[in-house]
Amino acid sequence: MKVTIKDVAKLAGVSKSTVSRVLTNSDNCSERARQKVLEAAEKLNYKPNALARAMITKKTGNIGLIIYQKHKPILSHPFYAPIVEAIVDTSRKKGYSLFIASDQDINASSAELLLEKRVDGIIFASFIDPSIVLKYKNLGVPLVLLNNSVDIEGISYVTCDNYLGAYKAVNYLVQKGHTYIGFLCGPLQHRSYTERYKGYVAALEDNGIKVQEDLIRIGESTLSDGNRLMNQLLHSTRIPTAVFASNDMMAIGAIKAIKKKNLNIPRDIGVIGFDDIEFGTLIEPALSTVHVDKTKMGELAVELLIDEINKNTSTSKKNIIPTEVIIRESS
Amino acid sequence: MKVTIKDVAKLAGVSKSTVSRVLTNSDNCSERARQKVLEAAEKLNYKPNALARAMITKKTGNIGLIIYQKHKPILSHPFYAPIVEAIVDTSRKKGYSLFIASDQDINASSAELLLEKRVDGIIFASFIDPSIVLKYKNLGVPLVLLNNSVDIEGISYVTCDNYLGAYKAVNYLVQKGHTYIGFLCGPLQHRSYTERYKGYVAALEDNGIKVQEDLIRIGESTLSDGNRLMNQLLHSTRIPTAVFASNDMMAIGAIKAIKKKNLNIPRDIGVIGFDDIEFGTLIEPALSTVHVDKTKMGELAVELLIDEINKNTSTSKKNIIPTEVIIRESS
DNA sequence: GGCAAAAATGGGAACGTTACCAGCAATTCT
DNA sequence: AGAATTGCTGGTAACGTTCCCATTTTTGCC
Repeated sequence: MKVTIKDVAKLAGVSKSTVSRVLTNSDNCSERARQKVLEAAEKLNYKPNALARAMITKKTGNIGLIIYQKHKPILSHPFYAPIVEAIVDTSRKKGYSLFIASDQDINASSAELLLEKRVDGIIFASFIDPSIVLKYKNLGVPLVLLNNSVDIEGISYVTCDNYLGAYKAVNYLVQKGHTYIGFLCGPLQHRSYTERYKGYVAALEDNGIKVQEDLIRIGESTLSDGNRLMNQLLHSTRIPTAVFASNDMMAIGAIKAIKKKNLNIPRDIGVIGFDDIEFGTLIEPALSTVHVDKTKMGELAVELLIDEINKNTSTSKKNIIPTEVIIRESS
Repeated sequence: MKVTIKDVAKLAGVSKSTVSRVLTNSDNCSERARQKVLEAAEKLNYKPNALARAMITKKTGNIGLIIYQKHKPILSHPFYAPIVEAIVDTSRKKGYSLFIASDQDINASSAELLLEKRVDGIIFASFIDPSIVLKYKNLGVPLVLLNNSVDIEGISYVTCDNYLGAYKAVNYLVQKGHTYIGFLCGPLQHRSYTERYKGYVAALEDNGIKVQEDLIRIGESTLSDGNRLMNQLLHSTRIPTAVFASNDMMAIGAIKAIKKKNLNIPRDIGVIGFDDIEFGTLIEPALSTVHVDKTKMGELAVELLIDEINKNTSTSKKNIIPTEVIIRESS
């Protein structure tokens, strides 16, 4: 554990400069020296100390993923989990090690910590306060926003096309003859939900359908809130013939509520969700939804961050992954 | 970004030794000096360089989580995701930063990398080759095994009580009058599945029921394999009246297969799974299963690792979390 | 074989921190 | 009052690398 470059140098009979050259760049060194060094390193089971290296190169080869976590399940949330998985895989593939942290406070204290540890860059997933983004941006920290966007010039982000996805979903329901469509909406502080909200409104208006306030129910993006809000709709004077939920968890909660009322899906009420989480296919009826390529989002976030680290501005900073409606049994 | 301890010292009018003392231990320094240093640090927005600190203290405050990933979804697997979430949370609570890596090869190459980065310890989740464990153990690396155990003296691990959980589940089925009980089994290389296998066999034998080879179907621990293996059982000459699946994903696959045959659950065939993943409650019928406290497993793994790092041997090295049968609708 | 150019090498500084030790001032004790 | 103890302080040496530059060795050419 304590074998250093000096030990390798001594055994190989060269200077530590030479060892360093062989082990890093390998240019400007003789074949004879290379062999001796490699042999010695192997024999001593030498592992370079990445800390010491980072001290002088100013690159740790580490990046951070920070997920803002207001509600408990976030890493294990069926929407984020595949994204995180993709980030883990892509980081490794690109030669970076990954710190993962989740923040409960909005001040991004994990970010401070990771910055002390000198990560090369940070991915902020889910919600983040724009002022925090601006602060780090001004500090020159390479960063990428994931599933959240901010109107600050020069900030890279990856989102999916929330607006168009919602628009297409609602438009589909209208094409199917629905005119009285409920909307179970997640918290509007989160940009993705405001976009989905706008998509819902626009689709109705473009089809000449008046937007009704009491069809729109806003709550947390959880199964239980989906259930609760759907029950509200089911107990209103006029029951919608279809419901668009701004995420699948809410949609699943809604389905539970509808089935409990002994109403048939999709005959009595059609349901369509958003996110395309894995378990949407397992419930009955299988959930119609808006597909989001979560793996792609994770991959892209890492690639964008690495571009940011390398000041490679060739790639576009703003990436909006297309979304598409998937019709299964619930609509 | 480039403000160092030296800058703080200059502004505060003291030596860098004093600054270091104030910022780390804060013992043996005057109140006057402390104030000046704290003020200067604040003013300059000084952030200590954790790399330089780690160089000399030999402690990075970082730990690594390595998940062996033979099949694609692992981090986003409904069993592992809550464990990982608990590990993230607990690490932060205990003041450690967490690297997460997943390994596709069994040689644990991520471990090598993390060791170069001088993590203070490593949690190995899921399967790992005992020879790798032994190698790192001998190297003196603090490590903890999670959801896997190895018969090597002095290795800490956290598992759940696979044997007893399986035993109790099968015993329950027997008490309900079943005597011809199928078993959908995950890969036996993984220790948790061999334990569950043993529990199945023991429960039958203790009840005087002969273990029938053709009732036991071994495959991957996936939904699709659960489906496939269940179909095999459904097409055999004698169809079991109940099925025990060694994990919930297989159980859900089995339920799909049974329902497709238009058989009733639990009337025609009872099903019981293992793991208690979230979505077991959402399918129909709600899945009976063996509950595993995944959050506890994650927490304990981190705590054990930190004990290991601090050479604190007061806590038990072998932690087996109790499991309990939860009966819902499928049995 | 001599000389210039190129290639390879080694020594030391640097990265930013903490650990160690010696020194100095202030306080306490006899 | 002098000695002993205590509390603070600053200088310097680490930690293990890579970078820079000067030096040595090799190569290429006539």
